[in-house]
Amino acid sequence: MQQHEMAKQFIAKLGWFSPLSREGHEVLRGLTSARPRRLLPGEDIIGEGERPRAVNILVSGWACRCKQLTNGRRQIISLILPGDTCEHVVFVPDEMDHSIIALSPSSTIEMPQNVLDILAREHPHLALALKWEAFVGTAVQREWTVNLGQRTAVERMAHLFCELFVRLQMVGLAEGQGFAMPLTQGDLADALGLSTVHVNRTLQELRGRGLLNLRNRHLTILDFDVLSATANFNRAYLHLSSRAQVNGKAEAS
Amino acid sequence: MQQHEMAKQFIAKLGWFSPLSREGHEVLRGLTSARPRRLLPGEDIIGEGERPRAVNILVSGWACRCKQLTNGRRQIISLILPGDTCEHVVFVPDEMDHSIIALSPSSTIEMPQNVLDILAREHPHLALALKWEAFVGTAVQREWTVNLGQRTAVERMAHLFCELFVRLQMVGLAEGQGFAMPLTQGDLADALGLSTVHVNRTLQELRGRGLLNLRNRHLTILDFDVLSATANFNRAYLHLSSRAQVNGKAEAS
DNA sequence: CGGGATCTTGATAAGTTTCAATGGCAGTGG
DNA sequence: CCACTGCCATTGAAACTTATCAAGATCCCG
Repeated sequence: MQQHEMAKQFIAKLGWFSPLSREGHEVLRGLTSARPRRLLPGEDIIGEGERPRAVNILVSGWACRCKQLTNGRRQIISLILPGDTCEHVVFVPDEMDHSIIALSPSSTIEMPQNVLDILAREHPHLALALKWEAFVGTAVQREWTVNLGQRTAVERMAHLFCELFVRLQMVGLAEGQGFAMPLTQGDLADALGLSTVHVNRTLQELRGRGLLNLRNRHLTILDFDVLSATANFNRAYLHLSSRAQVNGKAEAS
Repeated sequence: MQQHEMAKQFIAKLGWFSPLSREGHEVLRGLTSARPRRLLPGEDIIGEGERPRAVNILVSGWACRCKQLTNGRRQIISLILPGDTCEHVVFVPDEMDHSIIALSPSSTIEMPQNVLDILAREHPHLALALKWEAFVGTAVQREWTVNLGQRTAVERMAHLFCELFVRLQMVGLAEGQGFAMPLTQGDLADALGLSTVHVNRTLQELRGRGLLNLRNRHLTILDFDVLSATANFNRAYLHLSSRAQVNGKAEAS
């Protein structure tokens, strides 16, 4: 990956808030041309209790926000995809109350606090796009709450896959009707609040209904319409409708 | 309630981020002395699809963030207590993707966008406190995700009550070992992702263990230590300790 | 080729929901 | 004052979804 291609997904994502000027592109490229940090699956990007000194941007691989319970169980609170920021941009806490862990081989780059300050002062438009990104993160978190609270295993999994598909489309990482999905069934279980065994069976159910296919870490969505109807999926919570409809790219369904 | 007492809980809550100066107090009082809007249980503070034009602050009563599913079920995404802001302060979306509903007779006041701008420019310390408030909101949302995903009915309910107790203590609305709790068992069910029937039985279980008592819309916690151990409750996610740490840095009053 | 993680399957158990019925309590209007 | 209504809490029984346990199959990597 070229140096200036490093934060491709990050730049693409911010562009969904509103089209970036050429200057905006260049500012972001400059800010994100740092040398990336490489992580192996299971490695902490930042651990619970640490104090973040910069905002990490995931540039490749998948990661998760994750909370470990004392009884050994863990919940994946949210999935972090290429182009997503790992910490919240608007308010940096004293101490992380959860950890952020790489789920596949990944790389991150850092955006130091002072860079954010400069951005806020000199490029209010980009700063607003960053706030939008953080806001969408909270909206996704709310939808996960609904998912875990109200939906059955089949609906939950269908909903997750719909969300991932749309989010990956945003940053150009969907391939036709599917995407590369590095999660194990155990990871899915931790994200969906199910047991591994039940994830396996739910997956079979969805396969059996002819809605999708998961092989070799690649998910193919065979019928997005039925899948999203099953899940009661409504992309409004991702707050990208203004452009999503115009752009054509995301109109595949 | 006196006019200047209106936003008592709101001011108390911001004070947990770091002690407010006398001037800070006065600025907030001035900004929040507006005439309150009164709501009955079930009334929308702001509905799904609406565009918020100001930030609402709940000054009395309880409300909830809530998402209705097409199959008739609903999930209470978060509970809003006196002193909490209803919308996100840092980024105001085009359209609400959920609604905010009063659960008991309530009142709100509005903080218009331009007031927030003034605050950000002229009172950075207060603006930071507001960002902290929003950040704690996201942390609570994450914890609810864990609650719904990983905990049993008993643990979930215990956890919710622990959280509510601490949050109400923050704003001076806990009374000894308990608090006034206007939620019906149906509301609790929607918040905990359980059926009403099971909420009833879970409540009996907790009562039977001698951990709490719920009568006449008043919850008494008989053994907070055991209750929070049952729930695996750890208040770190409420980020209240900021006060102690910021204390040296911003010696204001 | 071996070994560890991952996926799959079956049987059983547990937790939770659903349905249906009952009782209490408060407000309302005749 | 009393019936009537509506909402809320409670109970029992049966059904269903999901978890747990245990074993085997498969895959991948060194």
